[in-house]
Amino acid sequence: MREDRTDASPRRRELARRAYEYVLEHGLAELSLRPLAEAIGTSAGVLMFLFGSKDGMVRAILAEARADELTMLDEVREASVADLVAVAGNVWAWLAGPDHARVLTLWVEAYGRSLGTTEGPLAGFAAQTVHDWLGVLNGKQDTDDGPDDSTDPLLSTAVLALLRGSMLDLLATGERERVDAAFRESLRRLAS
Amino acid sequence: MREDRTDASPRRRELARRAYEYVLEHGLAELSLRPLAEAIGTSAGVLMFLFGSKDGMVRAILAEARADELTMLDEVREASVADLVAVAGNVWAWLAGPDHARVLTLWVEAYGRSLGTTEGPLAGFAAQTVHDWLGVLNGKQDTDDGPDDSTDPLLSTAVLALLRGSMLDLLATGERERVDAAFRESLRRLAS
DNA sequence: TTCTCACTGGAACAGTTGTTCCAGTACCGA
DNA sequence: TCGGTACTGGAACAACTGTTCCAGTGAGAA
Repeated sequence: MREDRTDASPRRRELARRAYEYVLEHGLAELSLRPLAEAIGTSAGVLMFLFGSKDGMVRAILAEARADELTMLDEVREASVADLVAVAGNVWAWLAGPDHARVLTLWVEAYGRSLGTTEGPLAGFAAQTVHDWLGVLNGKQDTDDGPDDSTDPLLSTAVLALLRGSMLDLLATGERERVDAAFRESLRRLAS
Repeated sequence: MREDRTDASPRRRELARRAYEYVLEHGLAELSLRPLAEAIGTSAGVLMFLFGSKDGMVRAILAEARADELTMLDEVREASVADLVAVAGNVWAWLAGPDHARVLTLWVEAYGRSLGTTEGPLAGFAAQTVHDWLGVLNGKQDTDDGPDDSTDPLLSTAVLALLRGSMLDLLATGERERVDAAFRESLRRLAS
C-alpha cells in the first residue's frame, strides 16, 4: 500500500501543475516519464519519489484537470441565478470559448479511456464528471450533499447531453457557427 | 511509401477482424503487437508482414470499426422513412442497446485520441464520424454526394449532439431509464 | 519435378519502458 | 556542529516495444 508523498509537499504541487500543462500539449496516450520529466525540468527518479509510480503521476495530473473543471463550474454558478437555462448558457459559452479546446480535448480523451476501465488511475473518471455537471445544472450548492431535486432530473439530463454532444462536434469540426446556433436554438426549445 | 499488403488478401481480412474483436475487449490504449498476435493465433512477424506496421494494424482495426458503424447506419436508414425524428429514434434504440456498449466504448476512445492528433492512424477519425452521422440524419442516400440540404442543418446538428451526449451519459452511468426518458422527451420537443 | 507464391513464426536488434537504488546536496532546528 | 528532512538525478535493471530478417512451409501452376 505504498502511496504518494505527502500531498502538501510544495515541490509535488508545482511539478503536478507543470505535468498537467505538459499533458495538455501532448495528450495522455503517449505519456512517458522520461520525456515528461525532461520537459518540466526534473528527472524520472524524482517523479517516482514524489508520486510513487506512473499511475500516481497520472492521478495527480487528473486531479489538476478536475480542479480546473470545478473552478469553471464554480465561476459559472456564481455568475448565474439558479435558472437551469441560464447556467447552461454560461457553461456553453465556456465550452465554446476558443482558449479551452485543449482542456476539453484532454477531458474527452480521459473520458474515453475511463469507460473501458475498472482499475487504474482513470477508473471512475467518466462517472465522476457526469455527477459533477449534473450537480451544477441542478443548482446544488456543494458536491456531496443530499438528493436535492429542485430541478427536473430529465431536463438536466437532456441539457447535459446537449452540452456534451455539441462540444464533441465543435472539437472535431471547429464549425463554431453551425454548432453554436444549433445549441442555442435547442436550448430554447428544451426549456419551453 | 511502403504500404500494407494487398487489401484483398483473405488472411489479412480474417486477422483484421479478429484483431478488431480483441480490441473491443481490451481497448486501444494498451494495444501491443505480441499479446495481440498470440491472442488471435498468429505472431508479431506475421502482423508486420500483413499490415506493414503497428499503425497499419491500427488503421485496419479502425476500418473494421467503421464498417460496423456504417452497417448500423445503413440498417437504420432502410428501416425508417426520411423523417429525421424517426431515424434518430432508431439510431438511439441501437445506441442504447445492451449489446453495443463495447463498440461504443471503443468508438469514444478512438474519438478522444483522434481529437489531439493531426497525424498517425487516428487522425481525422472524429471529423469523419461527425460527417457520416450528419449524412444519415439528413437523409442522404450515399456518402460523398452533393450538398443535398433537404433537412434543416441546425436540427440535425442538434439531434446529433443529443444522441452523442446521451450515449456518453449512458456509457458512464448505465442509468438507462433516466437517460432514455430524457432523450425521448427532448427529441419530441426539438421536433416541434 | 520445379518454380512461384502467400504466408509463417522464431531469432535477434536497438531503443524505450517503469522502477529501484543510492550517493549526494541544501536547508533547518537543536 | 550534529542530525534530520526534503529533494535531486544519474546509474542500473529486467521487461517490453516496434521492427527486421530469414529459413522455412504448403499449395498450385507449368
